[in-house]
Amino acid sequence: MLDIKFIREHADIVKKNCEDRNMRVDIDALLRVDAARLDLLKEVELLRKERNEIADVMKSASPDQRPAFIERGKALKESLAVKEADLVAAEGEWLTLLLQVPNIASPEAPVGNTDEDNKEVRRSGEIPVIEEVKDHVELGKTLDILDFERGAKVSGNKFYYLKGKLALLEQALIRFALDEAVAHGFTPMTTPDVAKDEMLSGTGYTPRGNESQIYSIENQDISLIGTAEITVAGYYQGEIIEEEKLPMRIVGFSHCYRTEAGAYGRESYGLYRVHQFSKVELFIYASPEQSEAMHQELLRVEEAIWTKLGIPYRVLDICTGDLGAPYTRKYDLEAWMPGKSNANGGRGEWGEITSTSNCSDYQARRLGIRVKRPNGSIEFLHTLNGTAIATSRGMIAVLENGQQPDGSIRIPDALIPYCGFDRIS
RNA sequence: GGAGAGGUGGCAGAGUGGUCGAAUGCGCCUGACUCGAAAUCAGGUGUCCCUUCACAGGGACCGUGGGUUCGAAUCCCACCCUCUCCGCCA
Repeated sequence: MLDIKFIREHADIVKKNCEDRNMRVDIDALLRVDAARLDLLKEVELLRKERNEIADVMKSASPDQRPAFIERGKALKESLAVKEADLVAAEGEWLTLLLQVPNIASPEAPVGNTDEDNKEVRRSGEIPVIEEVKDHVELGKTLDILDFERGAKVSGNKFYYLKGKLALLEQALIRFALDEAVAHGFTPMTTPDVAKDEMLSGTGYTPRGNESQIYSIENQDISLIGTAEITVAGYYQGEIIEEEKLPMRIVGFSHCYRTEAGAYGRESYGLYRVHQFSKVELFIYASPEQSEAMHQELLRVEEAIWTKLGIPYRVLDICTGDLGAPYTRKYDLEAWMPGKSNANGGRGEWGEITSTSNCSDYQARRLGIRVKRPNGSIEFLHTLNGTAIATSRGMIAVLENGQQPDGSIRIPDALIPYCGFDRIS
């Protein structure tokens, strides 16, 4: 969330930002509720002050003075109860509105609302020339390494089994990504696959409700995580970190669960959009001064990983309309997926494989994570995240780019030591 | 899952209805002493919110949330977490 003081003082900026991001949030309503809330707060505090004064006088009151003070205290208690209830209601309304306000987009981020508004920054690698392209679902079926039918039978639509060498390839991708991240100075961390709803909303996710993409657990305030960003960000929830420890680079591993409600069709074919996958996630806690450089660093690490895998990709600077509420700026890596739209008879396409975002202090303010400066001052720090590898989409890229005329799959050189084989046939 | 004990400031640890935002010790900061350090002495040392240009003033916080009371760290209830023992188990 944003600092309410910032919203009060820069309502015009906040409104313009909502427009750029194509988000409708009633800032004027928020400001009205905020003013009403402050009025109530002052009233309540005044009543409490009187109450405290009477309690203080009571300490030394003579027996014949006491009844009068007690009566006054009782009256105060009643009016205080009424005002406090009003205040709680006002604060609830206030917070609901405040949490809807998105982070301020970086002025560098391209303004716009459609995919065409995303700015392609650069491309890397050669798009392979493949005759008779097969998509990863077909390849997986033919090689008997990927089974959606049994996944659907046992767990439901969009669940899958990895078999044989593909099961090993997944583990290889995970370990390769971890090793790369560690080599770049990241501390590995295996996190829980569930988190309290408080951590979900603290990171900017919506754990419950109609448009939620999260599997929540019945009768408990915990949910399956959609990304280790949630558990890694939650790690320091409510804590104060010494500045000399920043930046803190963490690489988290977890399984990820997403309901993908309402997502069907071409954009969810095969492994591209599934309910469960594994992900190696980069995360950085940074000081405000460091965060922009750290964002570039995350992008470099991502590119290093995909370059080493020999997968052609392009880098997109994501436009304001697609940023996602917590983020000031976001870069996606899209890999070339030769068979991505093959199911519809099309040719290859770019498909998102990583995403790195700068949250500035948006998550930190919600989660209460702060930095203590050497001079003793305390302020919210910055959080950033980026995908190293999401296995499902990573496997699409490896399988489809590695397909050979004989129907086998060539394994990228960087992965061979991790797989123990150089080909799936 | 069952039984018991406990959750207080950076840490340790007092406090069982008002004099407690909280003793004491350690740690940390500042000053004195010293060539410097140690030791010693003096002072200071939580977070958040509101009002204020500032000085300052006010409010909240003793695991969390309710309740009792004129008044709660202190009493009552629920929940969470930790520890010990038992059970169960990868």
